[in-house]
Amino acid sequence: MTPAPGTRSKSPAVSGLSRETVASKALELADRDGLEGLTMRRLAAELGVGTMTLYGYFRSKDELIDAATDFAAEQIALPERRGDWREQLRALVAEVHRVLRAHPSAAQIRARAPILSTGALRATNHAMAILGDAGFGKADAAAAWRLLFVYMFGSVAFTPESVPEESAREWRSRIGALPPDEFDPLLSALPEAIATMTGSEQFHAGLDVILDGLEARLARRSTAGDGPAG
Amino acid sequence: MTPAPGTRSKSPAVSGLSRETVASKALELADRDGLEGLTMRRLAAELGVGTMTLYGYFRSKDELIDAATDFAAEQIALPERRGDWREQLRALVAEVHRVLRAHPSAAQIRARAPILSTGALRATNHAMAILGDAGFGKADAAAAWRLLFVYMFGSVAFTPESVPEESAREWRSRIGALPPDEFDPLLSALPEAIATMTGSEQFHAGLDVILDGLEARLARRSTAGDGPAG
DNA sequence: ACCTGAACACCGTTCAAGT
DNA sequence: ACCTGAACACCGTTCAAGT
Repeated sequence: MTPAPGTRSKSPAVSGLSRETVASKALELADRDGLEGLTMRRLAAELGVGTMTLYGYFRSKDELIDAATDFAAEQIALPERRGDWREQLRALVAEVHRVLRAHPSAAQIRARAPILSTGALRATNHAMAILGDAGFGKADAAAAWRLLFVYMFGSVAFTPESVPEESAREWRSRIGALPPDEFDPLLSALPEAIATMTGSEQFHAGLDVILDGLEARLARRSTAGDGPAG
Repeated sequence: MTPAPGTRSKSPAVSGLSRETVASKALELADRDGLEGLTMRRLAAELGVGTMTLYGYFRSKDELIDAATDFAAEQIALPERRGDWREQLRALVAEVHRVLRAHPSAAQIRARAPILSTGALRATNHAMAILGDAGFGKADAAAAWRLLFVYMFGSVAFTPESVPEESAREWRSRIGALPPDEFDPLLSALPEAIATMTGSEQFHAGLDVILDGLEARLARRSTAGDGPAG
């Protein structure tokens, strides 16, 4: 009998290692040093085993990386459904964003391929339930969640939590050196523009804008009498 | 006299190469094979020179990569300002998105560090002009552009233009194998959910949602009599 | 002045061998 | 059965040497 499509390597268990131990340590390493800092050799050394031992648990580095993100996705704790659909959606997005900020390498890894583990899909499923109950049709609900997904992952992938003061100074001086006549709109808002380039404060304000947009869409849909499909 | 901070390597010019030629070929390679497919050795071979020759034009691979994105940013053709602020903003976002889709490695590279070339900043400046004239204050204008920026780059970074039929089939079967009782909201919208995972059609619909949200924000601001700052 | 091969310290992974 | 060193085909970059 051939193994089912989902079956991966089996886990030998003599050195006290397991797929989970290895994946969790890999995630830790990637979060600390970036995805390019995660190497099989360094990971093995950190676990106190030979490099090739890892290949007893994962067939390749790619498979290990997938397991690391799956591990991160498990940490999403679905919030209870309290309040109107906006509050419910905001709570879900905030929770996913919290986990992404705790494991920024997950966003980096997601750029390679979608995460299809049960833990990750539970969040999507939760969102579809909220949006469906709110009155969005299937296509609109899927599109709405996709928009929020891109916003969450984009925020984490393109907005560092913080940045060395040296970098911030370089940004200011590079932008500040632009010709003042052509670049007046940007230059006169330079501190505000720079401020949006780091940190998570920005995130929740942008989320509210998107929720406003979704609400407008829903209202228009209801007015048109074009109720939820299915 | 020490060189100004912006000064980079000078360009020897005997083999017909220039910083621009090298950077443009690097972008081409990265777009074709992904950022990890861009290596100094392969690039040199493609240009018909020795690997070390490239270091006469760029001090490091990082500097070369920066130049490649700068080169991509130059291709943004700022649209004329026609129509209301929504139309103007939509035209700008569509143009940046077009260039990003033509050079998807630029989004990948932007995840490493911001692009501060004149070409890239021209787009930001254009946006600040549109938003300022529309009545957004400096902080709100910066926040609005940041939201659109994250959406544009996130869309390209996390949404492949297309995907091998084999991958799509695997996605469907992985999601379809979830327990039906817990995952009914997702499973009953499976085709719609899968459809949002590739392609650019999605993009413009999401953009309209964001613009609706920004319009709501602007309306609320005006009503409160809290006019633009500065 | 410009270009570049050899070499060094890294990678992921195969293969054959250890216990 | 489980683990792993040596080896292979790659990296980016330094250094010393070619012309």
